[in-house]
Amino acid sequence: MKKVLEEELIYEILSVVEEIPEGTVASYGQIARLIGRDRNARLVGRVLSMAQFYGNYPCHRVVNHAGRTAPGWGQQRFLLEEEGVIFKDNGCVDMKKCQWDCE
DNA sequence: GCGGTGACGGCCT
DNA sequence: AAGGCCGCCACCG
Repeated sequence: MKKVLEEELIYEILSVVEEIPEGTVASYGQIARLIGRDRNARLVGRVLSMAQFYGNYPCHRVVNHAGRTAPGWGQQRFLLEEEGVIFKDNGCVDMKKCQWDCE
């Protein structure tokens, strides 16, 4: 029953994403590490893409390690800016100030 | 079973 | 974290 494990993975990811405070962003690897799947960061991204279909989760607060927003989803930048997240001219988030401190 | 791809990460420049 | 390169893991044809 791997399907159950898959749903558990989704639940863990969504739980972490739900914990991300406003005006802050987290990287896929950050979340992946919190759920014990540090090598499966890509899977986190895949789940996040489906997360918006699963429910109203702040998946827009999740970016890659470069601070870049998801491709094919330009509105994400707008949503983050509205929450107070600083974006650089090249389209990267100011991680130094806005990266979520999950400690 | 194989090869290519990706909402990625880490190291190097 | 600004850009380039290689490596990992899971999914798809």
